[in-house]
Amino acid sequence: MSTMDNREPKKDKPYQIVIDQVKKEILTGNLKPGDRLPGEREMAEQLGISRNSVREGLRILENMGVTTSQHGAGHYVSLCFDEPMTETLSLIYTMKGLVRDDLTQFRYCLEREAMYLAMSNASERQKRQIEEHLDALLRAQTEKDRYVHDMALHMTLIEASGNDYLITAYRALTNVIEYYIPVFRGKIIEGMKSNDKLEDAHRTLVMGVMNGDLSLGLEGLDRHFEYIRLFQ
Amino acid sequence: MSTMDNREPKKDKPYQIVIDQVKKEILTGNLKPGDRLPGEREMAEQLGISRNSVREGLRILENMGVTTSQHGAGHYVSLCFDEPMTETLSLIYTMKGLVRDDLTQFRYCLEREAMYLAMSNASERQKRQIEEHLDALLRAQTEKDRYVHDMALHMTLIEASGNDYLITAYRALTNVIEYYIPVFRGKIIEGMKSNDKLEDAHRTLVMGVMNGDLSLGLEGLDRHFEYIRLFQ
DNA sequence: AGAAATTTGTTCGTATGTATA
DNA sequence: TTATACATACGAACAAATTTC
Repeated sequence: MSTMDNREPKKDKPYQIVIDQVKKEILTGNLKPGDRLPGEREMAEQLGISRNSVREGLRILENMGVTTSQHGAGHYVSLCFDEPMTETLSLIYTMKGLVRDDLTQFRYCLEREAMYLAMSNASERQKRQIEEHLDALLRAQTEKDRYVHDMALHMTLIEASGNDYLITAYRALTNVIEYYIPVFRGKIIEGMKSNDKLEDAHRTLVMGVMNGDLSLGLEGLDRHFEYIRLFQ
Repeated sequence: MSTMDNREPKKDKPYQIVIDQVKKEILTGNLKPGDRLPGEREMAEQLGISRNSVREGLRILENMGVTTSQHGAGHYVSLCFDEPMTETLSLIYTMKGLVRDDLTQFRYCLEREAMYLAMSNASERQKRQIEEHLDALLRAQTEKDRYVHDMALHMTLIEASGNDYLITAYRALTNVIEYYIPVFRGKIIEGMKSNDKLEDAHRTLVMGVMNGDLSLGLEGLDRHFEYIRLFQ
């Protein structure tokens, strides 16, 4: 038998080799979203590991949202990265114990920054969308409708910031609210009942965005969260 | 109790069965941090799937930070969850395309909120740590030392906020800087050269934290990032 | 349309290094 | 030291889905 290929201090686990390899190919631009990865057997031979190990690595990448697998076809680089990530996030959050106040505080922090950035980065289309969601929100008859348009309004504001890090973080946050703490959502909806104070906060907030008036927008935001904090 | 969101009557993949099972055991309190999982063979037989499938599932759980594996011993429920998550987060961030300005802007946003929260949440120990890092930073002789203590100072401030969501997001950000863009780090270090303006910003920032003076702390923070933005 | 080739999905068997009693 | 249980890793085989000719 040949001598052990005693490489280095670091004995990388086989599946980690796969992960690092794919990461590298993506980061160097060699692999782009939508591209197909080499076959499992090919990677196994190329990296000098077994197919089972390749599969372990690919499963992890898939779970991280980096790749997707298609039975009979192959593995592909994902087009959208943030969906499965929120699953990981939410599990961790759940295990660490959700702190509702902290979640709201963090959400406020993100929206505040978004308001600031939106002043210079919001497109006309986004401004229009925000206004439309406000209209729909004010006209909404059911609590569910109010919830939907409220969320959409805030999400559009976040997107108008143009900052991907901020957008990703906010998406993960709302996902946690949406899928993992129905109680939380219920309380929000409960507090969403037609209410002058809340409606006024939204109007002020949107007016600030439309007119490029930062302090007005922030005032609306503050009033909004002031109200939210009452219901938690 | 309504269980997992089975949107479709979809036949669960074998490795997903493992993940769901372990999740369930943990969430019901049947498995606690530090506990040992059943052996791979045992789980395979119990769940009616193969060992390789069990392994794929366990690898994913390990990657999510839920479990750890020990060669020859077994799989255990993790005691600390957030490290692998920040790795996932940072990878996703990187994949989405790095925009240096956006990264700095987001970092500022988080630190600003942390400053606000630290005013009421920082422990005496954390305050002392921040002061110590400032001292070490001012006395540092090498650029690397300056970088280390600079990072540590800011990280302690973030931790002093007491908000886990914020802390997690910031960890992911610094991870991106540390591991994925050495160029970025290089520029930061370059801008770190002994400089009165930067030192003063740090002093002001820390003084604000120590004295519970929010506006002073924010002023230091603003000056700090003003300086950072010059070097990017 | 249909058959063959390709690829992922899943399983079993086996060998090896490690931890523990 | 020995024995046992365990994770690690590899290779081969077949099933199922997809692509290709």
